[in-house]
Amino acid sequence: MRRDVFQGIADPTRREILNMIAHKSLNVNSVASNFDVSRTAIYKHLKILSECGLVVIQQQGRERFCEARLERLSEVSDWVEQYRKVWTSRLDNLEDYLKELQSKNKKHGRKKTR
Amino acid sequence: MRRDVFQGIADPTRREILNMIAHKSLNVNSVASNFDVSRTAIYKHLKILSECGLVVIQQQGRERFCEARLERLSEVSDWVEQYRKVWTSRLDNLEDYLKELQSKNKKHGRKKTR
DNA sequence: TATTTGTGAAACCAAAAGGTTGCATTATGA
DNA sequence: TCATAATGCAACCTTTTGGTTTCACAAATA
Repeated sequence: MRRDVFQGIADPTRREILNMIAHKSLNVNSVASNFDVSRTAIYKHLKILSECGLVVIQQQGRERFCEARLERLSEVSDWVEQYRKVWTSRLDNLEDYLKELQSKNKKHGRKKTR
Repeated sequence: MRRDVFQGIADPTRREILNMIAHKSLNVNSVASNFDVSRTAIYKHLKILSECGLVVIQQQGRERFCEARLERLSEVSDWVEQYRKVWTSRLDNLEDYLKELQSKNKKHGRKKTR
């Protein structure tokens, strides 16, 4: 079974769970009560999140508190950021190209600079 | 069928495909030849990627060129970034706490500032 | 024209995902 | 001690995922 952060955040319910506990840990029932699926379904999502390190579950009496480990999201961030230069430079090129087109249409070859 | 960017990048093969065509568009066969699964399997991944907007496929003769639309990753980036403040401030708190502990252990209460 | 190349898509399959109900276990509180 | 609350987990189900083999078809080429 693949268990990485990318798969962890792939499901919208799991992203909602993360958002819910981002600022304050909640016990399993509290998390589940915010959804209209069963507690067991939410428990499974929590288990997946904990398996990929995005959540840590700690027992306290008869309750288990779920704490978000948001810093694990840096893996996702790093992966995306490696491509940012590529896509922004492409958008710049497109922008340049459009500006050049515009200049040519106006037939006075002035080149705008940003 | 859910088709969003998060699900698009959930599969490691699809992330590899994106990486492969990030700088240069490739036709379907060229993409597939880099993997040891069948062309059809890769074709399905490409279809999923195009359904969630991460890839655009354009016909050129009998070939279809696959072009990465990396700017779609900004959706992922935005989602992650909303949590960065939360996790970095927590790490700062932890750091402060550890430094305070250290000071107390050295029994001379000096408080380092960054 | 006949053949090869590049591709799309159908039919099928096993495993994983996401859900349910039901039951066992442990901690709390009356 | 007994009832209840919070939870983990097994058993089961349906749909999706990720893969396969096979076939059809259009474009390029010998």
